[in-house]
Amino acid sequence: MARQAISEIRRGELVDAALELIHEQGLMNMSVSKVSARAGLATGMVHHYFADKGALLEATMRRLNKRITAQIVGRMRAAQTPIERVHAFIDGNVSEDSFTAAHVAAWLEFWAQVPRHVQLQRIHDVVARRTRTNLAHALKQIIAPEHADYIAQALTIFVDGIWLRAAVDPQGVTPAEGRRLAYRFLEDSLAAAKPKTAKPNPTGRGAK
Amino acid sequence: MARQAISEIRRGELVDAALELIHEQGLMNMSVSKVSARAGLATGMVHHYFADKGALLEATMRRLNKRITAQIVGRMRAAQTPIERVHAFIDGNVSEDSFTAAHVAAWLEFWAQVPRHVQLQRIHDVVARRTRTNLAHALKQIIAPEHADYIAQALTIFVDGIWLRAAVDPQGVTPAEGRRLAYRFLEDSLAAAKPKTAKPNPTGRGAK
Amino acid sequence: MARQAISEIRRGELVDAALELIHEQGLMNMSVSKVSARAGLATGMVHHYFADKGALLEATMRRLNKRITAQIVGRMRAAQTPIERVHAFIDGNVSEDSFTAAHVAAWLEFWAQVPRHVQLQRIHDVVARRTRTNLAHALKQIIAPEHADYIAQALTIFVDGIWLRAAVDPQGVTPAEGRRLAYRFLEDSLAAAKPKTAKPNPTGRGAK
Amino acid sequence: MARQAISEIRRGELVDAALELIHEQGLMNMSVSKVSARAGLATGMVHHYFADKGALLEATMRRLNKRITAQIVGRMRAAQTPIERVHAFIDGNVSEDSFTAAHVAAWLEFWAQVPRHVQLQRIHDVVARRTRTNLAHALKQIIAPEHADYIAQALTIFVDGIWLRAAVDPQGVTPAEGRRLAYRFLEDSLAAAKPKTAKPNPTGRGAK
DNA sequence: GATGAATGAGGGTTCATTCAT
DNA sequence: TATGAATGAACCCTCATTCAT
Repeated sequence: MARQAISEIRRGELVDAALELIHEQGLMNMSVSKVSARAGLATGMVHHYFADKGALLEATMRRLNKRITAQIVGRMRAAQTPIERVHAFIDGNVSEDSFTAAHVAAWLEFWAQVPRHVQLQRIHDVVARRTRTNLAHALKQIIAPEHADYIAQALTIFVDGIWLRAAVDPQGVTPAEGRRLAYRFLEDSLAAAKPKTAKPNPTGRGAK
Repeated sequence: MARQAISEIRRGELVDAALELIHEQGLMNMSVSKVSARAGLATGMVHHYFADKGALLEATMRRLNKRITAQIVGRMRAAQTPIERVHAFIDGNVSEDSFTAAHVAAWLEFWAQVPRHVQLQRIHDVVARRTRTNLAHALKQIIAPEHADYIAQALTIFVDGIWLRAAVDPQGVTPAEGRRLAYRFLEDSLAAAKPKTAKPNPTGRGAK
Repeated sequence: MARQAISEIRRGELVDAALELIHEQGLMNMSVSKVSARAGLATGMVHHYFADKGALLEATMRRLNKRITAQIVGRMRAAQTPIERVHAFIDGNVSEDSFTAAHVAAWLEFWAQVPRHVQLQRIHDVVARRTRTNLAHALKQIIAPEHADYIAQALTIFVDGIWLRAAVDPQGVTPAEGRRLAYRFLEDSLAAAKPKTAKPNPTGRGAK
Repeated sequence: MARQAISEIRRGELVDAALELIHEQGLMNMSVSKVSARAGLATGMVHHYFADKGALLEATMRRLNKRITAQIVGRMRAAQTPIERVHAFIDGNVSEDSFTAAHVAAWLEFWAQVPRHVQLQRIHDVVARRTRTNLAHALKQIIAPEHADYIAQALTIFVDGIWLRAAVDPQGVTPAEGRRLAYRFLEDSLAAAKPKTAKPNPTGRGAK
């Protein structure tokens, strides 16, 4: 077990080093030797633990992804009512923890690679689909399905837009501002979706 | 002038070649020699017309930027009423012409570089600010200023989100879908902004 | 002894793996790690059983050598008459068993290294000398010594030529064709060596 | 023209450097950087003039091949009679000029690579086929076709065997010895091919 | 006996850039 | 204006070898 552990530890260290470098210097200037140096290892170690530079990048994207979604999933699970679940989605996406300059910039780098790398596409798709499904599921307990699907799609797009804005202009959008924008967007959309009808289950309690 | 013309022609050819390569292989794999080869010129020509690789990239981003905003600016200028101007913003951003896979992907590549390159930041800021100002100006003729500023910000963010979605999942969002989403978003936001009040200047005529 | 047996078994497995790899990928692309992987062992095992890569190669050449000469020596020992012994030399060299594409190609790889490696030279010389001595000894019981020496030398050269041809163009020479060529060569040489004289000992019986 | 010349000059220098290194250290230890250093150029120059390490090796084999066959072809062209042409084949193959330790050793290195490299196969095949055709053509003017084909094949094999012997044991076969062996082989074969018949054109004169 | 983590040099190749022509 | 020869550093990756476990 100690034997297996060392692999995982080293892999983790390398992935962390890669993440740091991508944030600091950009994916373009990240190199295998820089990663090993940053991790305090010899040049060859990256290829001892990863088949490829691509494999390292894949693992790095996966970890970045896990860090970000952990916030979202955790909050959504903790939520009691459907509307709280939707709020948890926003809060998780634009939380102080995950909405870091480093995270956002690194994530943008990966986004830019997705169109040309099937493996990254797959990773991205899995997360995107699951998130949107969860969101739509929560929304369907509040409003009509067709509206729910639209809002789920629009809200994810809007949140992505916030991430993008934050990446391109780090001083442009603080987490608090981001959340405020998303909340208003959600309120307006919900208001338009159920103009004057009585809410069937205003509190959302009782819904699984 | 004929002398200068040749310079401009060559510069244009190199920038076009760079754009093609960025779309096809990514910014990461674009190289000076590939660009010159694609443009049908010798290796040294890039440095004859550009100070260095960075200058070429800057010019390339500028051209990409011009191509995209030309659509938007043109349509917004042609619009007669404020609301048409807002629609023109959406249509121009998500038009069949500018909303190409090539454009979107290349643009995303540049977005990812912005955080680390002051020069690119400046280029991006100029465009972003001008666009948002135009949009806010038009909106202020329809609704109250505080709402107008929010919607201008939110709409640009939303449109960016659509671009991002299109870049990451090319089959995910067609231009038509993108426009439909943006229109609905606009309608909902406007509806929330002026709930029951009579519009002060419904046609927008008279506004510059 | 059981302890030693395991050593020998492992050594044999490594040498076999080396032979396979040399045949498949060439000596140039054979590496210690590939050998250990092919043998199903850990990287370090090669250096546990062999001083270094050179020692492994030496052992590999020795084994290849043994496999090939086993055919020849066995057949020559079984032969009853001198001329049968000469035939056995040809048959053993170009037998269906030893004249394999794998054997021939690997052997050629080693031949190419011989000029620069004293150790390999020694191994090669021992075998070459013994074979040629055996052959000359048998021939001297058929024809005059000076002719016998020539034919022994020429026949070994010719057989080497056949091996070379087979290595370079695997479809070029089948074992059967190779034997036919060698037999004809032998006949012509013998005919030229004893033009019209009565053979001193036509059957070769009585010769040790 | 001067421009084009420099390419050819450099290419030639690199190929020469490669040949030297292959002779001295073996194909296994020849590296691109060693070649450029030996040629007095920077590391990258090899890839400026050759697509690949493979392309360099291909050009190297081609040049080695040309050097060797130049001797043979020149002598065969100068020969007046068919039998002289056959002798020219032997003399050219085992001449003091081409039958150098360096040539022989380098050639053997390439032979060993042929089985795994299609491009080298092609180069080898072209030469081998042409040589043997020329030889058979000359022989057919002396003896019956079926014998001519056999002797052409056997003689090329025998000469290859001599080369191989020379490569593996440089002190083993001098050019003079090699020629003597080949001549005797030829004589014996011819004698066996036309035992007692009158030669149709004993001098070979008049044959083109 | 056996593992595989670790090293650092060297492999082939591409790179941005300079400069003589 | 235009060429492409030349450089040397850096790229990703594989190597033989050592050694703690």
